[in-house]
Amino acid sequence: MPEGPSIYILKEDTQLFKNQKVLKIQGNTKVDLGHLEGKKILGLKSWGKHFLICFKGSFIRIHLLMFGSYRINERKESPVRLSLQFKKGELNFYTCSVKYLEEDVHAYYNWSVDPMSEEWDPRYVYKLIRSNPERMICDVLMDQEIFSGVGNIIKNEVLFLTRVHPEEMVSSLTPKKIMKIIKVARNYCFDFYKWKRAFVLKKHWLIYKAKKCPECDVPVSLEHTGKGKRRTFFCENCQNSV
DNA sequence: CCGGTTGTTCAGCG
DNA sequence: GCGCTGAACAACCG
Repeated sequence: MPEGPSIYILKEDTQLFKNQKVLKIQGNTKVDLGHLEGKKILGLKSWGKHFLICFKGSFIRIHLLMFGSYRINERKESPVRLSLQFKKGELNFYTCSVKYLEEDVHAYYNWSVDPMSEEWDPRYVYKLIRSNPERMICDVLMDQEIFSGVGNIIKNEVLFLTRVHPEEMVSSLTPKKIMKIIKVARNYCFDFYKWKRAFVLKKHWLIYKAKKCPECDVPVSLEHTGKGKRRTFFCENCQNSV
């Protein structure tokens, strides 16, 4: 489920709980949240892959990791990790990471690295990338402090769309190419969002899980690239920016 | 039916 | 203290 655009959808679909009082909190999370019963939710936000339920001076951070899921006004069979019940409706999370932070959410997160945020700042992201010359671009794209919300699928697609080899070092990319990657990453996040909403995401994958390059028909390479050793599908022929 | 993974954190080790 | 590795988490798809 969970790359940034999926969490963005979660945020949008839970806005009905904004300004609602939490009547009951349940679930098998080890985090003690009982004191939040009776408190009003001031906002439901996302930062990359983080989903944030905001109260006065504090917030709950949900991360769905690889297998997390949620239900709005529905339940699953499996044990609920965190359940928030309201006068009308409920919000349930399964197999996710739950944290509670007594901080102001805006002091905690920098939204200028979230491509789906109105505060996203491409020039700031550009500077961050340039300050990592000795890293491979495939790792930088997955760095949540630089591209918050970009996951392995988005990484693969952005590298293909920009024709950049995943193992290319930042230091050998031109300023123009870096800016291209930044812009395409944001644009692809919104495409991902749009296709996910329409349940047509998979058919738009160009390189991820592809057998042959859609551009030149050469067999797609699959390697575990970079420090992250995450799987990367790419075309040796087209992604030759070196 | 089994193998692999759209992700992160942390223990353990050299 | 460091970087690196692998485990743990545990559900769904093909």
